[in-house]
Amino acid sequence: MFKHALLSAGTNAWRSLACSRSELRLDLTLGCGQSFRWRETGDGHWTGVMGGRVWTLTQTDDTLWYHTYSIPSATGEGDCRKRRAGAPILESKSSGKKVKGGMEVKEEEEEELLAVRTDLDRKEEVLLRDYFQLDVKLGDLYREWGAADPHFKHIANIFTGVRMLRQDPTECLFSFICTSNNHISRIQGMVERLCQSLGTLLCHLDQTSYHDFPSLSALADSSVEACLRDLGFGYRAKFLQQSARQILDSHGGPLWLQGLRTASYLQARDALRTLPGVGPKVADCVCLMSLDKACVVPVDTHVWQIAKRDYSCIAGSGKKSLTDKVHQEIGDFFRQLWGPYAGWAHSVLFCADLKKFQKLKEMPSLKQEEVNSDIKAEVEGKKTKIIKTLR
DNA sequence: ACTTTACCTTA
DNA sequence: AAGGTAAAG
Repeated sequence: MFKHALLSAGTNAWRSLACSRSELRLDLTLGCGQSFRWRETGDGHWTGVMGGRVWTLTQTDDTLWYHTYSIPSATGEGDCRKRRAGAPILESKSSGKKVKGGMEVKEEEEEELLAVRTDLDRKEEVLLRDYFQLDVKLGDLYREWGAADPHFKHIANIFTGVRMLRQDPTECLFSFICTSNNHISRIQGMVERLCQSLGTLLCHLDQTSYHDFPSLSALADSSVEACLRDLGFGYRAKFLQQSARQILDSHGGPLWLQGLRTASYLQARDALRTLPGVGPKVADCVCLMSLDKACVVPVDTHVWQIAKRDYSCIAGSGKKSLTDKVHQEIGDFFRQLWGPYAGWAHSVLFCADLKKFQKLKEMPSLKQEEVNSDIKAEVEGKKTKIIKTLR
């Protein structure tokens, strides 16, 4: 039986990317309710499914480490990845050179294997860089947001590295249909059960099974509503099945969703809102988190509170509920404040307001360092004073 | 354009 | 009530 990978067992089975904690914090980015598919499976180790593979991620000061698990598959696509089990293939290749004659064929095979390996490795690195959008320099954005917004600057000292994921549009859409009138812990359970019952099994790790997110056709089947009601989805069961059906029947399939990446924000939002269970909030989340609309600020009751409490934003202050107009006004307010990546900035504040991260505000490591360096400076000052008086 | 009500569960 | 949406008034 396979286990979740641990970096402390040695770096052999891992690959890495240069990436500082100010550019990415796994705990915050993966735990703030953008994706509902990641779990902390070991200290600082996060395991989840992305791009049809199972990943474990962890980080040290300047490095992002990743491990993928080989997936038994009929197509054979996954199985040539047993490479990680033994010694690095580079080594066995050089030792193979000593052998003469009949071994040349084997060497060729190994070269081929090596080629396959580097090809897959490249693919995985590309996948990961794309998922975390690592080409976007978060440090630069934080500086810009902080310069424009003192409250952001204050929060940003503690909540560094909160980054927008670039999720699969299908997964993002159907996950967020589940979020209405709901809380994160229940949503996580629902999405997990959704994948478990309708998604392809990928592998088992320490008695946990990992499944891919269900395909549109799996979600569209007429048996799905009853199935999901049994799994505790409530009234959302019908929305999920109907939205999948509608995308297949009247839009031709997943390419339609993908295609919204190149559409304008308003086009994409309005297209999504034709689906059952998709209102302004869910449509905005899908636009921001999977359709490359970085300026979108999804406005929920929570963000409305933040706008009123921390920004004295008067938009919709006379209103009882979030009307379309208030959504618009609050979104515009934050866009004006933060600029074209306003949606990314919003996720930092959203994250900082989550109950589960409140403890970070009390004894934050970074602030502690600041205090320590202040004390050090003070001590240094006293030392020189004392030295002076002694003379 | 805006408010109200019902909708499924679970905490 | 919880990170809403749809339908009716």
